[in-house]
Amino acid sequence: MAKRRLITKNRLMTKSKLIESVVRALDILELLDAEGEMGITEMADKLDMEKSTVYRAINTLRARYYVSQDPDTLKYANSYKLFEMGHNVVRNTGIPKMAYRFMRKLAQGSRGAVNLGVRDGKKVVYIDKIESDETVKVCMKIGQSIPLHCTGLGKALLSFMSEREVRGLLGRDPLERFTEKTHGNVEDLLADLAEIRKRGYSVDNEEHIMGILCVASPAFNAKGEAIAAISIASPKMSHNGPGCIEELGQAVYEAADGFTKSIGGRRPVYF
Amino acid sequence: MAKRRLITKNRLMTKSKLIESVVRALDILELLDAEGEMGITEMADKLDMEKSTVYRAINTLRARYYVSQDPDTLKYANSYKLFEMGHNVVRNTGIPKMAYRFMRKLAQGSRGAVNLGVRDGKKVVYIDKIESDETVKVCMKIGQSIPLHCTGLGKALLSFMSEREVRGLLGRDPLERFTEKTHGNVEDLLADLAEIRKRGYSVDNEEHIMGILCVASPAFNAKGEAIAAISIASPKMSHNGPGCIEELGQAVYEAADGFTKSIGGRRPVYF
DNA sequence: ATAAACTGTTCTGTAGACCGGAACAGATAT
DNA sequence: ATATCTGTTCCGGTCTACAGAACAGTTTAT
Repeated sequence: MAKRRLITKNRLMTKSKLIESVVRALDILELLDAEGEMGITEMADKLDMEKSTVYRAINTLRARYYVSQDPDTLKYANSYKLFEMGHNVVRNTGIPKMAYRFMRKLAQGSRGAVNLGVRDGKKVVYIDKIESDETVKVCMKIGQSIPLHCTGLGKALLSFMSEREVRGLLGRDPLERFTEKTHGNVEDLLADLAEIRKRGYSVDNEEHIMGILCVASPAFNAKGEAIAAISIASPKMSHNGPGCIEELGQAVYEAADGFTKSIGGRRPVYF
Repeated sequence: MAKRRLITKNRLMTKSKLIESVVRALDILELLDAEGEMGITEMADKLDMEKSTVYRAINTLRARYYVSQDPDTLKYANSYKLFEMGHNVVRNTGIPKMAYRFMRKLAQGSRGAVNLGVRDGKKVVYIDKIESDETVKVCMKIGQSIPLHCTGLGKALLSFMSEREVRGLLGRDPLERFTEKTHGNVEDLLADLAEIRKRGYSVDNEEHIMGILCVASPAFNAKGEAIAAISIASPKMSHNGPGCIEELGQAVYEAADGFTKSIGGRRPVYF
C-alpha cells in the first residue's frame, strides 16, 4: 500500500524536475514551522513517510543547524538559524532602511501605528513598523503575514498589478471572509483596486478586523513595480471628523511617494 | 579533477548519514544568504557543483518559494518565506512575549537600549529590543547575531554553562579580537564567567565595540538552563559616576530574575 | 515482573532517482 | 558573424537514498 503511493509520488517527481529528497526535507521544515515541535514518528505519520526517511532528513537539517532537538523530550523544532537567515533576506533588500525616514515622518504627523509590508505570494508580510506612542504592544508583529484582499497593505500592493495578475493570484478559490465588510468576490475587489489606483491610497475599513481602520499606499521601483507599501492603522473610534480618512490617505500617499522618489522609482501612469 | 573531488565528497557523505542533495540545497540557500543574489553559473562555480545540479536544486527551492528569480537579471535570491518561518521559530518559543514586561520595566527605569538575546550555536541572536528614547536608530538590529565571548548577552548566556561546554564551544580556534579589551584566550574568559556567575550580571566594557558599555543577565527555565538573556546597552560616556555599572547590573539582574520566576524557572545554585 | 507499545536510531539490499556532462537556446559582447 | 556569456534541457549509468526490518531504549499496561 505504501508502495503504491510511492510509485505515484515518484511519477510526479519525474514529471516535474524537482529533487525528491529536498522536497521531503522542506516538507519537514514546513511541518515544524506550522506545528512548533514534533517527534520523528509523528512527522513520519503526518507526512506519510517512513521513519528512517524522516530520520535521515532531520539528521541532515540538524547537522546544518536548521533544526534542533530537545535533549529531554527528543522532539525536534526549527532553530534560530532560520530567524537569522530570514532577517538577512529583508536586510539584503534594503527596503526598511530606505523607507524608515518616511515612516518616521508619517508617524510623527499622525497618531496610529505605521507599518511597512511586502508581498510574499498570496500574502503580505510585515517587515518593519513604528508603534504609536501608547498602543497596546503586539509582540512580534514583524514577520507576521496577513491576507492581500482585505488589508490596507495588501490592497495597496495589488492595486498596481494587472487584472490578469490579480485574477491569477486570487481567482482560484473564493476570497476568505473575515468580517461582513470583506470583499466576497474578485469583481468587487477589482473595482476597489481601480479606485485605489486613482486615489493613490487604499482604505481597509474593518475588512479584516472589526474596529480597525487602515490606510495604505504603495511605493515603486524604477520599473514601476510596487515593491512595498506603507500603512497607518488605528482603532476606528479615533476617527470621527469627516475628511479624517482623506487626511490620513494624503499623509500615507506622501510618505509612499517620498520613498518612491528617494529610490528613483516611478509610479506607473496607467494600464 | 572535478571527479576526484566528488569521490572524496561522496566518501564523506556515506560515512556521515546525511542526504547529499539536501546538503547541496542548503549550501545554495546559505550562499544566497551570505551573498544576497546570484546567477546559477556563479553559484555552480562558487560551490564547485555542476550547473545542472544547481539548476535542479534551485528549481526545487523556487517551487516551494524559498528563493525567487528576478525576471530581468535572472538572478536568484532568498525570498520572504524564510523571513516568515524565522519569525515563527521565535514566536513558537514565546520568549519575547513573556520577557516583554520585564524589559519594559527595565527600559523605564534606566536610559539605554534594552535587548533580548538567545544563543544560536556559537553566536547570540537578538530576538527583541526596546529602543532608548533618543538613541540613533539602528535599523533591523533584531535578527542580527553577535559573538558570544565579547558581548554582554553572550557572556551572560555562557556564564552558566559548564567549563567543558564552554571549551567545546569556543576552545577550537582562538577568540576573535574586536578591541584591545576583548578576551584573547579562553582562560581569561572563564575567569570572567566565574565572576559573572557570582555577581549575577555580565559587563561588556568596550570588548566588542569601542564606546559601548553593555550589562546583561541570564534567565533560566525550570531545568536551570539559561534560555535567554536581557541586556541594557548605552554609550560609555553617559556613565561617569562611580557605582553606575553596579546599579545597571542590579537592574538587569532584577529584570532577568523576574522573568525567570515568571516562567517557573530557577537559577542553578552552583557547579 | 513481564510484556506490550511506544519512542529514536541503525542496518542492508536494491530500485531507480539523481548526477555529470554535453547539447541547446537566447542574449550580449567582440 | 563569431565568440562567449547566460539559463535550461536531455540522457544514460552509477551509486545514492529509499523501504523495511531490526535494534535499543523508555514508558505504559497487565
